[in-house]
Amino acid sequence: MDTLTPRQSAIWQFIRDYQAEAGFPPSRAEIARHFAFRSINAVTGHLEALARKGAIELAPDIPRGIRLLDLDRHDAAPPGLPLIGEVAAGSPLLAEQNIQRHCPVDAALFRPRADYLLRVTGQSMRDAGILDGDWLAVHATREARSGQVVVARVGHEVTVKRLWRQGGRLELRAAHPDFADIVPDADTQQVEIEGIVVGLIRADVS
Amino acid sequence: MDTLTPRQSAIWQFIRDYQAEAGFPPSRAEIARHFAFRSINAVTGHLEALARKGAIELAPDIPRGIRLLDLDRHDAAPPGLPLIGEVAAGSPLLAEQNIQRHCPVDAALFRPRADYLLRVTGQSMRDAGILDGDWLAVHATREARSGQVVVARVGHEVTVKRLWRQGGRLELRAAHPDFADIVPDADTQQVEIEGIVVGLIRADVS
DNA sequence: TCGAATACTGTCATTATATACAGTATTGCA
DNA sequence: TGCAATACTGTATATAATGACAGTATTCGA
Repeated sequence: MDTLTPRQSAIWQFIRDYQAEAGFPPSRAEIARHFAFRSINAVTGHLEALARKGAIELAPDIPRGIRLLDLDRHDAAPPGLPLIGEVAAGSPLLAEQNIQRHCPVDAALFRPRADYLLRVTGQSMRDAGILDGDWLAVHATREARSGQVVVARVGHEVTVKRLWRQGGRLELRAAHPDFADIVPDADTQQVEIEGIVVGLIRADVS
Repeated sequence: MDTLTPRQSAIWQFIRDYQAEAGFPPSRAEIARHFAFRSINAVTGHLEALARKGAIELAPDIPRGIRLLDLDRHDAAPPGLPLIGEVAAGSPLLAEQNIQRHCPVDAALFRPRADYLLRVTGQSMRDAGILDGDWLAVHATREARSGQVVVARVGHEVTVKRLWRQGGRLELRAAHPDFADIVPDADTQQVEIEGIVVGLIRADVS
């Protein structure tokens, strides 16, 4: 199918929202009113374009005879949170290549809102109740307070540690006696906060 | 709400099926045609009865302005998993009184399927990565293998422990040095397995 | 520089549709 | 016995809504 123009996409989404709210599709007049069109035929044109592109189906001569298609593409993105496993060196966390699949979890389950799930490798946060194989719900932000568990990028590696600020200096501490803390030298080692951990999902408890 | 008559229920279902098929609700004429009514007003009467009983909502003067309600009764249960907090002594875990709310989590996320979420109180399973305040995804079953983390009812109390079978004898072991294991005496203390823990959700990581 | 697609405004005829009003028959309940 | 709810038929009307036709302006690729 062809790509939708921004306008067409907006109309598609309005129909979806109206449908969810009312239980039936909007009339063309209602769509026109919402977009402040003076002419209803502006809507007709868009609907015909949407039908031609396969985004909707129009039932002729039937009031509100609009059927939404292409649910997977327009439907609030793939539902759930993107699941990130191995992170390719140097690539942004949310790069397509890192997303394994989407997990049917409500982002609003966590506060603040979770943006993605990150797979934990290793036992370095064991004493914080974070085990190997767990999925961490991460809120993507650069700002983290001292004491929070964060996702950080140290050099080319992505790691999960507890953040401490000691006199203007960052410290990334593991939660396991066998693992050494990371005290990056601001000059040589580049540390970037990728997000804060706001939740955890464990799918296999053995 | 009042109960629907068989005729009303049939009409409700036809509207649901038509809606799913077409993407929009049927007109009254179409409903009449399907049920071989000679008069469209027969449908109007039924729709008014359905609206009065809370099974649908009618948008006045709007063609096909039918909104289906009561989805939970006719369709699927409330989405997500029931969330169980404090358990009233002696009551079944899934009793209404114990269900705090429903959590938008896909039951199929866990293997085997999760039936409910149970709030963890205390630190007795700390070394298994299960912390105070976590939500455990529980698969309701009476059968558990040795080594699995289970939800068990000991007397009137519900507890989460790791199950071990030692020569035909049950043992419920905590995962924290400060907590004693439970070795129930089969004669005096009644132990029932309520389910096995198949997953974990932690909503606040501090 | 031509045409096609997008993005509208404006008018009008036709029909799809809801709804009011007037009936008939049956059932169950008080 | 009477009343309300169910379950329809039949006629009529106002309007909700689609769709056809006629325009204008802009953008973008060939």
